[in-house]
Amino acid sequence: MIDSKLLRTETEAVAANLAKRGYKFPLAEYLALEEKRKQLQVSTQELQNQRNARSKNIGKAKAHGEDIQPLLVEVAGLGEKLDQAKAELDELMKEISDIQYSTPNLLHASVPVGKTEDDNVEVSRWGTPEEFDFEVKDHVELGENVQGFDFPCAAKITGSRFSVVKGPLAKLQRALTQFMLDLHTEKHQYHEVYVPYLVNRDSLTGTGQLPKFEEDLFKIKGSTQDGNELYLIPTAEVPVTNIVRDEIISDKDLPLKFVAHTPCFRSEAGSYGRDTRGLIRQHQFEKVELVQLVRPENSYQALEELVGNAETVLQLLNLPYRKVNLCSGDVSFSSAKTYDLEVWLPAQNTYREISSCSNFESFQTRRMQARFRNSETNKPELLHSLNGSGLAVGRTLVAVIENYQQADGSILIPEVLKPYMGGMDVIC
RNA sequence: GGUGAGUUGGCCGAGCGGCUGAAGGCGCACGCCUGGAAAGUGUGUAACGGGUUAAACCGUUCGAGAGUUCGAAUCUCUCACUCACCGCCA
Repeated sequence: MIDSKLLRTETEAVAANLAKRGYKFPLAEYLALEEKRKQLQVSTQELQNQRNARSKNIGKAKAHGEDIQPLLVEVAGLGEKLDQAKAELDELMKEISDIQYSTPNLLHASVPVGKTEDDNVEVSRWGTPEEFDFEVKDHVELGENVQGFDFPCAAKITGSRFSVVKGPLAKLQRALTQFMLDLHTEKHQYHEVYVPYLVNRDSLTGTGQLPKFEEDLFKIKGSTQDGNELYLIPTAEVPVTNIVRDEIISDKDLPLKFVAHTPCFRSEAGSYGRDTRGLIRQHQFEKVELVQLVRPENSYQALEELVGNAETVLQLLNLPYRKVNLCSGDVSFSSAKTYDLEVWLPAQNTYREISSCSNFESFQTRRMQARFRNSETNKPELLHSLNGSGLAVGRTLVAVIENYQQADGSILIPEVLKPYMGGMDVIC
């Protein structure tokens, strides 16, 4: 959520910034609603003031043993007027907050202007894609060859876009997860957390998935007694970032750095027919997620660090990748700036997203009221939140299988994973 | 699943229809004291919104929502959560 003061005072600049995303902010409507709100709020508060003052007088009179009947007459009808004004104000406030909650974040100045992913700017490349002297196979073929994938079985159990992973490939996926967690906790000073995979609406609103992107989520109907539904997490970002919702953190404890391994569940509404083959786009996949909560002045430095942490995983696995700065049209709703890491997939002869690292500045923390106490001023201030995949485990498995394939269809185990594979060095 | 007790500021905790935005303590900030520290001592210290050059001032907030009342932290109802015991269970 954008600071409402900024929306009111810098309306033109805000609208211009949002326009870079291709987002048209309802400027005139918003200002009109705000103007109305101001008037109505003042008059409502005036009524409340009257009521409070008179009620206080009644209390005093009663304490002195005076007759309060005349005072009661005076106050009659006030309540009704007040209720009406309040109801009107509530409705107006709801309209305004609907606009606020549906407005995307402001973009950082370093975000390149563009419309689609084709306009993303490549920042760097690491590694050299291997020149194979045989016809490369894709991960589906390679995995099925070693009896590691069974997509028909997953379709039987559940449906399309699910997978059954077996034997050494299941172990390889677990090894990747373990390796990533160990790296981030031991070398990058992240604090490991285990979190719920079902979350409530408030948490999803806090990180920005709701109210706008409900169709991307799996909802569990009738899951609570109060009639509210729970949702399967689309990413660990939701439960992990919401750790600090409605909290005031001591600035001595900053930055907070969390790492969590969770499954992620996405309905993939709107991507019918895309990446239907294999593990690339699934309704359920594993991810190791990095989350940081930092002082505002440190957040862009933290973003560089966080991307670097994700890059380290790829480098240690010796997987070629490139880093791109997403353009204004491709940066997600809540983010002010996003780097994507794209790993080389030989079978697709291209780079594919394997990590997305974003600085949300105060967009999420304002929705969540996640703050720290500034010990210089002793006042609470909004934190900045960041997250990034470190990495998407399913896609990393794909990348390892394809990049480490051999002419006979066997798959070599990357050096750093061998300790996690019980000394195995090839899957065949 | 059952029964009982709770949910108050950064934290602990009192209050149980009006003078309580909330006693007291801890923590924190700034003084005093000290060679320096500890201890002691004085003062201050919730958030959000409106308002102001800045203040004053006004409004909202005592788990959430609804209700009773001129007036609710305090009474009633619903829900959530926490703790204890019983049952069940990995």
